[in-house]
Amino acid sequence: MIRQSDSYNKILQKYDDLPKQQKKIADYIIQHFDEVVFLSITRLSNVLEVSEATIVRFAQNLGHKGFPELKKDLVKYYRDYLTPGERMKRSIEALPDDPFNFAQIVESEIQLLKSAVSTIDRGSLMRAVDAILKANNVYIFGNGGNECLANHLTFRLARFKLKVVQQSVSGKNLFEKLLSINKDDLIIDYHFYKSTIDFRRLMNVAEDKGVSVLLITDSILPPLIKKASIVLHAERGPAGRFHSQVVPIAINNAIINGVAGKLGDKAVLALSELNQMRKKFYYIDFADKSVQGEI
Amino acid sequence: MIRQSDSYNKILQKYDDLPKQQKKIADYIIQHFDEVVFLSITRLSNVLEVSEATIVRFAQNLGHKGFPELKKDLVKYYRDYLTPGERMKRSIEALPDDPFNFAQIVESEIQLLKSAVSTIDRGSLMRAVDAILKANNVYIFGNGGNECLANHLTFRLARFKLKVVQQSVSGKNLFEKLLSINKDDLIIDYHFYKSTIDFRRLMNVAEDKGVSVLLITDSILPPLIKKASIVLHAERGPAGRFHSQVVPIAINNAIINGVAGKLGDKAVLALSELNQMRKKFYYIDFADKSVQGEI
DNA sequence: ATTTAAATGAAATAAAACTTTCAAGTGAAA
DNA sequence: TTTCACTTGAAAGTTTTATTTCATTTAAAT
Repeated sequence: MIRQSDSYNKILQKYDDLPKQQKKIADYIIQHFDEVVFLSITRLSNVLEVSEATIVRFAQNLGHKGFPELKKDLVKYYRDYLTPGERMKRSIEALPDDPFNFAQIVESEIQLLKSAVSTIDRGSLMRAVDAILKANNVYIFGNGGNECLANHLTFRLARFKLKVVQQSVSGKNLFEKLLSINKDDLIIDYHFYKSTIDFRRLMNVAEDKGVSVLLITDSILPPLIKKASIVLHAERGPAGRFHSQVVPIAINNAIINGVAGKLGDKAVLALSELNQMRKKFYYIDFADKSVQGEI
Repeated sequence: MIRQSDSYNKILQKYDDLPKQQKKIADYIIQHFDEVVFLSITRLSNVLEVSEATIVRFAQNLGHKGFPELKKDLVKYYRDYLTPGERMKRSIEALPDDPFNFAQIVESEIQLLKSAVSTIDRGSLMRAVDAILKANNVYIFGNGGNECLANHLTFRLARFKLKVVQQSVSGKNLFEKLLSINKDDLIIDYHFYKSTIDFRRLMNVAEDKGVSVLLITDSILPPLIKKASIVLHAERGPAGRFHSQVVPIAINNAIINGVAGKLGDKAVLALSELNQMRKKFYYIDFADKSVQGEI
């Protein structure tokens, strides 16, 4: 039999030889791993109604020097196997590094998406949608690797006949673009990783003019997010060599979905109008199928 | 503004009024929640290189009696929001068919990705990567809703110092762009749903000049895909009201990954060069951490 | 029933984790 | 430049946590 050395298996291996009270301790730990990692020996003793001395002996029977060492072991196990971040890291690292294995890449994208679910908060999403619908003009900023995100959202929102402008400029040109923005407008900015000069300029101008800012970021550092009116947190994860844009795109989809939902019939109307125009002037339907509604 | 009383928001609210060392504590806690919940004040003090006394003061400034109380609060937040079980529970609690239910949207994206795995074929992916690396110039076409895809791939490939140009034009302008393309180049085109006039023009010119075309599409209709040298099939699925770009982005990632893999050290070199430049001329690193490699 | 070895908890002891004090350092206002 | 309020770390002091000792209980073997 393979000797397993994590604390769970350590307990299992010794279990049969343990006396009554210590079995009680083992049972509780196994069943309440995620509580025990936060308990002191005193509190654990109270919860279990087993003396502290016996708990120390239990730890020593398992091969530890004392209780703190046992707890360290439990925490290690907990963090290695039971924590969301670690589990995701593991599942990504576990994949062999074959750059042509599409399944692998997709698997890691899926892990990212799954972990993203818990970092996005419904309230912020609703406020984001409201802000977009309320705004006179929406200016969407995204530079470099984020231009595609800005472009994506701009294109989709424009299809709902919202007044949306994509701004992918930096340096001095940024100032020119910012001149015409006023407080009934909304700025959407995609900004990851850390602050840039442009970002700080943008935030300062927005603050000055009283313009709301919807920030989509993976940063949770106060200096970055403090000035934004709404923050949507897009965890891009510890993806090995490069950061995937899958999660931000999913957030865009959520926004688009929300806007479509709030617009209701109006959204459908805008789209069918578009389809009419396409049919008339541009698209050729050589596949002999009628044009179908698509946002 | 609604008073948020969890420890994360407590920190955010007080953040601006905190002195230097205490900001450092706040930053660390926010970024390393799942470590801090397991640290004693002594170890935290060592990690942060901030005295224990200051950590106690930080806790008191946040309204706690002392450090143990702060930690209890952090643990509560951690267990409420960051633990796998709780996260799951929270995402399930949401209502069905709710446009603000991010979990649901993500779930459908995941389904799309899963089904995409089976439609992409490894051989085509490898040929695509080879074609990109072999090409003199790469011209990437994507209009309308696909512009973001073209942009995404262009940006990433450019970072490897490949000669890549994004072409998001239509109508007569398209012809001008096509004039300078020759048979050592590669055309990449994102084209979904059905053929357009522009698409057919592009394919005809490519055929005329003997230029290879990598087509990324969800169509399997012969007229569309017949003329392309390589086809990557991106199933966007029967997604309700609109088509998600998550799958095409994942395909982009696969291509980027493949190119990076083939380039090997050269890719790393190009990236670190970029980071050097950034460090020197553009980025401000207010978090006092060095810029890390990122594609 | 008696013996004996093992297990246990109460209490004493030791070791940490945590808090307070105080003197020195910092930086903004006078 | 000086003042003053504020921040900080070192070190002393306090509280909590963990360990050991020891007397008692338990239970298996005789």
